[in-house]
Amino acid sequence: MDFRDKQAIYLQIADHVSEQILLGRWTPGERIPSVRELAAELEVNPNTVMRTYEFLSQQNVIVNKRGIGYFPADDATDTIRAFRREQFLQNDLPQFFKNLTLLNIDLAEIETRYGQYIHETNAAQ
Amino acid sequence: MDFRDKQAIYLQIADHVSEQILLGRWTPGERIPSVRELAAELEVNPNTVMRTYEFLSQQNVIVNKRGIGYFPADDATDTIRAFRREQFLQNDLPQFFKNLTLLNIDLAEIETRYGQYIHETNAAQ
Amino acid sequence: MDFRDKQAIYLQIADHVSEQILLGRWTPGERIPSVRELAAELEVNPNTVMRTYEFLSQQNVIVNKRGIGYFPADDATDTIRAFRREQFLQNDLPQFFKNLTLLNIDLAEIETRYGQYIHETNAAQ
Amino acid sequence: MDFRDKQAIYLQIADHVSEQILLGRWTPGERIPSVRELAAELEVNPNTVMRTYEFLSQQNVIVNKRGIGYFPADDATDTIRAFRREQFLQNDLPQFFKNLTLLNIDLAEIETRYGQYIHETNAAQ
DNA sequence: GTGGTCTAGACCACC
DNA sequence: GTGGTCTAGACCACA
Repeated sequence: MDFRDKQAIYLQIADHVSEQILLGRWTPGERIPSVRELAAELEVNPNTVMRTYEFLSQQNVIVNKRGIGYFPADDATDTIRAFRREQFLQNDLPQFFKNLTLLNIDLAEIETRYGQYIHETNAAQ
Repeated sequence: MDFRDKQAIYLQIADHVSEQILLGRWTPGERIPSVRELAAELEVNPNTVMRTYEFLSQQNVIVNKRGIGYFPADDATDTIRAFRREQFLQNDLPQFFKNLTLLNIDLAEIETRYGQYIHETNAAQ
Repeated sequence: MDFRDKQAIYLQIADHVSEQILLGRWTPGERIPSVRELAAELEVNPNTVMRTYEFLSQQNVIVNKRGIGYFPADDATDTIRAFRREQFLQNDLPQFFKNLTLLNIDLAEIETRYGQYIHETNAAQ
Repeated sequence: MDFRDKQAIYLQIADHVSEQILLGRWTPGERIPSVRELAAELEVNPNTVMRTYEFLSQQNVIVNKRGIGYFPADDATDTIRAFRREQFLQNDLPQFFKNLTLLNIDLAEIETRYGQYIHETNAAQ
């Protein structure tokens, strides 16, 4: 993690936490780092981590057990993936194709770098 | 303009203006709307439009003729396109393909909506 | 026990215990489950159950016999009922009727679900 | 407002704000007090009011216009009422009838205080 | 002027 | 030990 980014720190941390869960490094059965632990590790204020955890709780990515700590929600990976898919299909994808035409993108350039994806696309038809 | 969008309004307007120029609706020979006109049209504070125009002037997308108004720069479309291409190739594109695999996107779904683009892609090779 | 509930767990347990006594499942003559037994059954920390028992002792709902265990107080049901009645009449009931008007509740809806109670109400007059 | 209550201050403020909107004192067209204004008026820290406004935004009760302030959402009253109704029907109502039987409530007592409601209930059938 | 984020430090209830 | 709330004060971008 580094915080040079313009995005709010607590959201960067949220991404980080989601990523850990998505990759299976933190599983529903086990407690994720406490507010204080993670704050110390990342060298930020505990309030900032608290805010991250509140944010993720509300998105049903993690759940709190009173007096014990936070745990990944049972269906956390599905939730995260669904959330990102929605984002991707609604925003990124239309933007992508809009840019393709608007910017007169040199398709050979893409082909060079990402050709295999396009071929898979066609293969999948 | 969407006041609830997380992107700054003056940047939303900058995108809008760039788009008009890119699409050839506003050409180098003709004055673009004055700060007040555009502010009235978009129902925003003139200061905000002013900020947009300053921003675009600085990027050499528009130029100011004192006492007359703002005009698209002669090479505005090239400038805009170059800027956006850079952005697209460096950030959007890698992110796009990263998501494609990470989210296990159903390619048939994309095909349904954007198939013609992909086919054009292949035809252009 | 619902760890996600906003009410403290030891109070949730206190309600549970009170309920058992109120319903006559645990009577003054017989020992109620030991701290460890109940903790195991409810899958909570024994300290938490301890706190419940201390709380209920203080309210004269249960009594401790040293070396033997906890027993419902002789007048436990009266104590509990008095306590809850107070709570009910002072807080719940006014709130209930306030909401009934404020929220424009469809009384037919209530009738459908709880009609028998209302009819009993009238019969009891 | 007084904050002797055990409920978190920011939630008490949220109730207060909702109430104002519900009563039509603050309408969708007009800005509600700024974070700083309300904080000064209620003599709490601006962060606390900020937290209230975040909470209410998220519940779609108020919306933010960048750089201008917060406004009641267009359908704020519906949202608030729906939320409270849900709460009432799911929690308060079942609890109410459960208590009626469990506590052996003296119905004449209720009749005395709230009789007119019950009669309306019957009249509505 | 508006909101938004972050830090530092405190106090509390609860497990 | 855990989270949760609150204050005080700072800095920033934006309208």
